[in-house]
Amino acid sequence: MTEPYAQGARIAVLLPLPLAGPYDYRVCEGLTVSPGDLVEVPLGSRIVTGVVWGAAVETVSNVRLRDVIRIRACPPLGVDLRKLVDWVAAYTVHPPGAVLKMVLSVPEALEPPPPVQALVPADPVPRIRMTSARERVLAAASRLAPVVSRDLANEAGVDLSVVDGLIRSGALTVQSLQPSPPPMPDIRRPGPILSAHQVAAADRLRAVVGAGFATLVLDGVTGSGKTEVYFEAIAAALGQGRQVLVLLPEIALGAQWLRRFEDRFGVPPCPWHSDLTKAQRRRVWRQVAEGTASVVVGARSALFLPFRALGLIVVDEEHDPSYKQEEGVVYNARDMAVVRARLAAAPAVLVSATPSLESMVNVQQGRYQCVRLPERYGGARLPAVTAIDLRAEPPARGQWLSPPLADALAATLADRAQALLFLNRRGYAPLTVCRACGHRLRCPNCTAWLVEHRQSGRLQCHHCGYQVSAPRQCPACNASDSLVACGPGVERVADEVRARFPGARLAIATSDTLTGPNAAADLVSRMEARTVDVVVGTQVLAKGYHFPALTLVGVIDGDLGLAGGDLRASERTFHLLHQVAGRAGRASRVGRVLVQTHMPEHPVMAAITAADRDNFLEAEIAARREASMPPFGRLAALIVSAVDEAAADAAAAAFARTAPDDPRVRALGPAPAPLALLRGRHRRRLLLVAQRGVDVSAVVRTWIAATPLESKARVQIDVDPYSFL
DNA sequence: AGCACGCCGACT
DNA sequence: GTCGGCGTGCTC
Repeated sequence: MTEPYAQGARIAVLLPLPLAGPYDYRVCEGLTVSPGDLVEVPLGSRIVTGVVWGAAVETVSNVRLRDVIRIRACPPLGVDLRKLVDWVAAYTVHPPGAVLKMVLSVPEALEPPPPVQALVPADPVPRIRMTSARERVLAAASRLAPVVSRDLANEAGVDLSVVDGLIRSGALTVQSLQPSPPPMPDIRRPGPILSAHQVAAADRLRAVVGAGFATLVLDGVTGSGKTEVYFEAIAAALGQGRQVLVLLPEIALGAQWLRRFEDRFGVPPCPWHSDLTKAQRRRVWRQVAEGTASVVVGARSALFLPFRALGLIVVDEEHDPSYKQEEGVVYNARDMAVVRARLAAAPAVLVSATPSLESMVNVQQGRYQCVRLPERYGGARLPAVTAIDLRAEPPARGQWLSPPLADALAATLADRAQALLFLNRRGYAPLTVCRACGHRLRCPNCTAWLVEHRQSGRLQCHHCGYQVSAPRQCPACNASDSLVACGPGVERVADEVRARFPGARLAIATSDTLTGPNAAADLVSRMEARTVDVVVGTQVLAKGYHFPALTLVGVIDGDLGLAGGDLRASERTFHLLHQVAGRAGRASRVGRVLVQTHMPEHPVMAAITAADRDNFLEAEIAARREASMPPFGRLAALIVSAVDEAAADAAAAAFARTAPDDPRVRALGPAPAPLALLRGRHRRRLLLVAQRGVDVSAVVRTWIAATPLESKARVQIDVDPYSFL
């Protein structure tokens, strides 16, 4: 059977549902379909939209076979995206339909948008009673026509009712307008002047654009001007009429990035992130599919947008752990971006000041090219990083700022400069205990302590969203006023700063306070306007910003990420501390960074204070190679879960019994998962440890197929897991 | 993912 | 006596 498929042909249609594979349908009379077409098909008692995947593969009896209903009015999915769906599904061991669901995330976009109702002045303008408001509206209308009524009313500074009145009296006529495509970036616009290093790096990036697949690591210290360098690669791809995807870890905080893009290209890019409204999402998805969206900047889910002519993928902050999606289809957007680039025969550029260990190894082994940007643009100096040994200079009891950090903060404030205090812990205190009976307040659904949030007066579970108002009495022994907060969160550190420095103007920046891009932009402008002296924040602050007057960064607990048996604990802590440190002193002022730690001799602290990234990475790489850990070996985790604890244990035991019998792999476990109870389900974990070169996806697939599972138990698969125990 | 089919508590 | 709770199972 050759494509396209005509009447009577049996075709495979992939549905955006977690089914094992595509379902077969029959092409009905008068219809011709091709692979990639979006089609409506009957499924049970409802109608769903799927994608023509190819000729039918399954042998389904003719009586069960049903007819395709119609082709939807949407550009077909390209072959590269269809291959990506299959590739991601196979690699992550998830149903292809679950991956397709991420592609078809905006069902409303599968039909053309309704035409926009726009206004133009009538010609000739009929004789009507004139008012000054009406005159302003008509003047604005002749300037802006065609224009939607909301914009017209805003422009003229009148209420919508004035505009409506003019429509009714015939002075304005309504026109149906196709929605306008996004403005085209202007690649000829003069950008900022680049340094010699930047020009050389930009030349290397430009050279690979349009020359097929390649992966480049753009490695440059914080402030070296990497963004402006990859903008030149974007310009090159746009010049060839191709689309560009830029992935960023936390788009909500990208206000400064957007400004830089606009400075270079004159127009904003198309954004893609979780804070978009339904209408914005619909518009962008459609524009990407039609090819009119030329540059998309987005969070990891933008990877599955239906680009028609992708010419370049940029992954900024490529080392960032938030590229790893941990729920639903478990995938790493950075790695899948490289796959998508390969399937689209386009280059992928991985950008970081502290490239991930995996990327460095790929450079060393010749799979990736490396482009280095050696110095800070404009010669700004890197901040000096000093460790404060908390064993030698501890804070007073119940406080969290050690004397040296408090002194530095006082000096910074006296200097009228700004300070950032970093603590990767939301809320007031991570643990609440009863002084009378020792009871600890924990989440009823998860293996986790409840975190006190004093601003909201509630105790929250950070894993399932459970919350209660803070109790006055101990729930275990009913003692009154016996509950005490243990340990610091950002709110508590902010309280301490407030108490010590009553005049300091304070801001707290966490995912609780920075909800949405507007809140983030607001904080940025307050920092830039210098109406904030001290900002206390979590890792939401670590990325991408620079505040010229910020000269002190204090890390409250440098050891926080190092506990626990996590493969990447050291690397992640190093990246995070490095990034936070990079917030200090990026303009003419010299910054300083103070890291409070109980173990200044730890390799991470030593590397951070000596600014010795390369030796640290080399030592980590050697340790991983020695232990045959990724990327020198492969891992896959199976998390078995059930509401009933015994059922979870039984299912985990079943997997242990059927563990693969292969000399190149070992199965460890089962053990209680890191959150042994999560959202009311008991979880057990098994870990597959394999030699390099083993297809762990295939091994896991075989393993699952060989393991009978009770229906109430579920398995979640995590190929290349980040968290380890 | 829906939606249907199927067995146990409070209501016209 | 039934209306309806959501637990399990199927959809080409």
